[in-house]
Amino acid sequence: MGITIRQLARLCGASTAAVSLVLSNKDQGRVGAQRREKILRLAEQYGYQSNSAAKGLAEGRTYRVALAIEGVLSDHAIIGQFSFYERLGFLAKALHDAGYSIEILQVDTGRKTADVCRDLARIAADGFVLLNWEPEAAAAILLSLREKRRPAVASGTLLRDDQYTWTDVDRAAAFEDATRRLIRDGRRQVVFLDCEVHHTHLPEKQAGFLKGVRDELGRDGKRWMFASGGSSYDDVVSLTQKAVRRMPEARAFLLTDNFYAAAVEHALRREGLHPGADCRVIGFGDTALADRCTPRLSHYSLQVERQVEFGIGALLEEIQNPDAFQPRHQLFGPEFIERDT
Amino acid sequence: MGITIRQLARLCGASTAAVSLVLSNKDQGRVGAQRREKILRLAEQYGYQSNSAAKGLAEGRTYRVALAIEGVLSDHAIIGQFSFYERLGFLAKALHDAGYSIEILQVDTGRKTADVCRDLARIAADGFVLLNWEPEAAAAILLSLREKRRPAVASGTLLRDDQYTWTDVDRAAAFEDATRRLIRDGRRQVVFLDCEVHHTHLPEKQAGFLKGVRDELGRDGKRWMFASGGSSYDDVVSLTQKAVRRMPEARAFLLTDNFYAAAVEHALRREGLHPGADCRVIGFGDTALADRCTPRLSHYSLQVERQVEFGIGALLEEIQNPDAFQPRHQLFGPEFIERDT
DNA sequence: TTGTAAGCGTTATCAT
DNA sequence: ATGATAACGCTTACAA
Repeated sequence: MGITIRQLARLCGASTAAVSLVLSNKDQGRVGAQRREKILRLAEQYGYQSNSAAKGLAEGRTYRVALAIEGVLSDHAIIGQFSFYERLGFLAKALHDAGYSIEILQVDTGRKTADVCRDLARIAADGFVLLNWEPEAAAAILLSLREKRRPAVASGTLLRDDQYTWTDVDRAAAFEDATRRLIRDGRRQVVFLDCEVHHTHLPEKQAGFLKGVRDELGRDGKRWMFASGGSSYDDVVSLTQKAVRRMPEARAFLLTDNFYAAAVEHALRREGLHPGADCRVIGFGDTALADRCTPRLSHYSLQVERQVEFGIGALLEEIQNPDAFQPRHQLFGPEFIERDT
Repeated sequence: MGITIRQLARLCGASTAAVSLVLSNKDQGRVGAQRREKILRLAEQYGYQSNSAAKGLAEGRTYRVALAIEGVLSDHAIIGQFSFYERLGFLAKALHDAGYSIEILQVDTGRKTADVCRDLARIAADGFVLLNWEPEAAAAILLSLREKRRPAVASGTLLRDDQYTWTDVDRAAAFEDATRRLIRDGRRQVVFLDCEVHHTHLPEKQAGFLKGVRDELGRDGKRWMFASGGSSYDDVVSLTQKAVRRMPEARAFLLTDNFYAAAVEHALRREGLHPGADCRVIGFGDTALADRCTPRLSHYSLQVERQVEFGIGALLEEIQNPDAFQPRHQLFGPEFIERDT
């Protein structure tokens, strides 16, 4: 236990109020300059650290934020959602830096939304973050929290509603941009390969691709889309082979996810193609995965860090001033990360 | 904000002390039975929830536990340490259930241990958990925390020291057991395939294997161990092929990790073998990964859940009674999970 | 057996 | 401008 403002006050010959105000930067000239300096100097010297329990008690806050996830934490690794952990890491850091500790709630996916909402309302936390939830469940939970005037934000969920605070990457825009990029680069045919373990966002991605093909080439891209039955490395290899054999002229490949990109590159090589040299390959998702491929995969980013920055910014603002807060959302546009392919 | 003990006391016609004692189960017959009942009934009825800020303030606790990890949270997915997230999930649940919130500290691996220790000491938390740290760094940090009398435990690290609290699975014992199992099952040759992304624990695993071979067959197993250069799916496929061609009689395969087990099974099939039918394959690690293989992989478990139970139990005990606490450790013996191979 | 009251560290509302 | 002082909710030593 370090020094308290009371002790500091005694040392400075000031009142606890003065110390408190100075240390939390809330004195609007209420404290004289030389006294102010002395307080700050001694606080620094004695390594003062504010006690968040006391602060929270006085302010009626908990200084905790609940992070709600669908299912068990480790499930997301199995379904290839690496970005989930990236998001969790950024959230943890941002909240830690803002003085909040976290509460990870692993919500059983089998439960009824109403029950989940009731349980969430019981949690003693200043705010809630929903990580990568499906839109329907997220909307229901956000609604229920909103009714109880509990600050909340969905991070990694695209909602159609502007009553809530949410953020996500615009997958449709990213895939449209990728498609245009490949075509403008001189490719007359683009293969769209679905190699995601978790197919949640497939429709958005397909829509972006089809729009890009139609706008650039004036034709329907439906026959250029390939989806595999299973979702293992081998499935993706055979899917790629099938696509290459069906469209032997194609020199452009668009992947729905970076997760099995190594399998695609492997299969392309087996078919005599050389990603980055005689054909282009563009992925989507986690950069660390893309950089583990050889050659390293060019791809569109999920912009998780920016999403977290936006979401936590909004959440903290709502916590600080719930009445003035207006729900807001942000859909991040395409960001291309150029690598070797 | 729910009901407080003061309000509850008024409702029951009792004192706040009585309510407090009853609700925290600290009344040793100090409160009359019928009054006790009434307090409990009303608390239940009004959904009383203790305010952890107030509780912490009164007790001089924070009700926070810091979880320190090496590097960034998402790194562990890239290096195939799925069990890391399983551990984190179990820890989060156990701590949540015990009323603690968490603070995730992503420690930059490039920093000097002394600096890390200094920063950790600044953290306002009742206890520390080190997740999957390397032994040297873990020991240094545990020592420094011990000197400052801060409760701490290493979860997923094997230390040679019984001055600290730590827990891990006994990899050497698991690999010895696996080897004996395969040999006693009638296999005269056992292939040891290193297919882990992260090679930290390889020496322990090799030692267990060599001991098993020596004890059962009285020979040296060194020539039966194969390690790949890279650590991709394709590397593991070629590694397996090489092993099969080098030891065509072998009908037993022991894998250092479940991560690329699908690659091994794939390669075995390509070589005309059928895991689970004409040959045995035993892995090590995450069960969810093993169950995603076809056929599902028999393997030795990391026993993460039991490790967490032990570690958190010890940590909470140390937090509650730091003076009486004796450091303890537990190395979990082999647990075989039989599946199809 | 039961109740009173003094803390815990901080914030915010008062007088001065 | 500045400093007492009363909350905040809970625990616990002590008095009754």
